[in-house]
Amino acid sequence: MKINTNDPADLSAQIAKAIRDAIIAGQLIIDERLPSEQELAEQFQVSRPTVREALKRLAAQSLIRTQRGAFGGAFVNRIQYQDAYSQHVTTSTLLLSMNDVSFDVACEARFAMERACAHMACARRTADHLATMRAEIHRQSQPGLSDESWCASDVTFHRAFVDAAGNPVMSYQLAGAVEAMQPLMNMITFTARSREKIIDLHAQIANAVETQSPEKCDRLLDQLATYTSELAKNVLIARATRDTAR
Amino acid sequence: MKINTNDPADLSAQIAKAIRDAIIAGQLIIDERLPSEQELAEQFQVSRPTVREALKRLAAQSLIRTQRGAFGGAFVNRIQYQDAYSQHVTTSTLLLSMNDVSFDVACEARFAMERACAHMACARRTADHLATMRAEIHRQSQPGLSDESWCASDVTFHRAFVDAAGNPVMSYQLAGAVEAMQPLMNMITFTARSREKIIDLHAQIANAVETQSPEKCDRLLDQLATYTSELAKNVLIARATRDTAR
DNA sequence: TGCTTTTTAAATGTCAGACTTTTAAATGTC
DNA sequence: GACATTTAAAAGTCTGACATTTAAAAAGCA
Repeated sequence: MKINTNDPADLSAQIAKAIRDAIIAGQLIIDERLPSEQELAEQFQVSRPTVREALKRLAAQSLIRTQRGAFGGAFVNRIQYQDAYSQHVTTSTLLLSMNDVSFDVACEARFAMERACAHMACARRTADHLATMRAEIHRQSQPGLSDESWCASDVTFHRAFVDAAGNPVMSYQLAGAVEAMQPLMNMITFTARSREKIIDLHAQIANAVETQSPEKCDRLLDQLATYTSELAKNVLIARATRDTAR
Repeated sequence: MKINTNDPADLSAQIAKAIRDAIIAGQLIIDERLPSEQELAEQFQVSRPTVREALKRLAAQSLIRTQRGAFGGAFVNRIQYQDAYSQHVTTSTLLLSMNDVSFDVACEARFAMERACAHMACARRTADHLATMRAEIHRQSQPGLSDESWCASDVTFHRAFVDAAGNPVMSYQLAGAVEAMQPLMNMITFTARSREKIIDLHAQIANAVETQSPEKCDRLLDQLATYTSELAKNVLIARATRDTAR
């Protein structure tokens, strides 16, 4: 594990890269303890603060965890689904919001991926998944629900659907597509009428999952995708019209 | 932007969280310059090294970039597809390799998501995408190709297929599923016979994309998924038999 | 004036050394 | 043997300094 003296990057970045590469290559295994900060500083011929900056970079990626006290130190971390999940959601959300990705592109990707879950979800759904979906549908039909709560409930519903597929890798990958859409969805004002229509589709999807009808499920998701796109388009048109009139 | 004095976490982690939250909430906009390290240290009432550790955490997530020199500093970074992409691949790869996810589960997720690209890829593929796919098929048919190169070429082929869908959000989300499989694929020894079968399927997929036959494409991907799963199962059985005999 | 060169000041990057706090093992005591 | 105390190792934090980079400002010059 060495650093390249010709690399123009910061020392801490180089050291982080060296350790990261060692972890990825399997040279450092899970729960293995790295040398102490002092020892790393000597190995890499840098000061302790520099080593610490490198370790913080790795900690930010959940690649290591640190423990204080005697026999403490930095340990190679087993990445948990939850850590990876929240990282993925954060990155995806920022990627969408910072690069003015069009609503249509994000929406298309999201529903295409959700439709990929249809067969698996119908085949493997448990009572728990169905219960969560029904509960969210019920929440969505409450009068006076704020737009924000509405969107949050929408995400929970779709997450339950994706989880019903019973494939954790799928759930993890889909998380970025489903949850990252939330800020974009929040830009839409859902009228009572549009909510009603969506709730109806949600209910039909829940039914299709329950009766294990993947084709119907797929068709309904397609309808939901189309309808959501339509809604967004109308919002954009309304906004453009208002801006022009102003 | 304040830190919670009751939080048991490191100061640098708390500061990083405070700044990260401000970025996510849109209180700090793209290319906006953060206060200097000295100023941040005063604001948060901590020392400069502590602030620096916080900034390194954010830099590791590509949330900020730093520039040296006069009028330099830390700037809110627009997350680029490429940065997000490589982060996603790294995390996904480690998530799979560190949590002994079964080959079947990862494989199922990957091909289910790829099949979600079929329609879009057939509709939007350009000559470039087709050319890349054909080139990789050609590379795959070269005799004496190492298993590692074979897998790398496989990934390139499938990436071209996914990119053909013409939806960058899709490409980004799929990256984790396709590229993260590589280490798992590397555990399989591909015989000449199995390579031939896969190359044939690849060629048929390329043809289906070219002739814009999404149903055929979908069916072929399903076959490829099944065949890949079969291969892995046989490898595992062979390994188990060998281990028992030993 | 308009261009080039030099200076300068503001930042980050790095270092050395000290002190604080946490933690678990080792030791001592009943 | 069970509990309390000591101890040492390691991360966490702070102070202050110096090095390096960089772009703006100043100076020099044609």
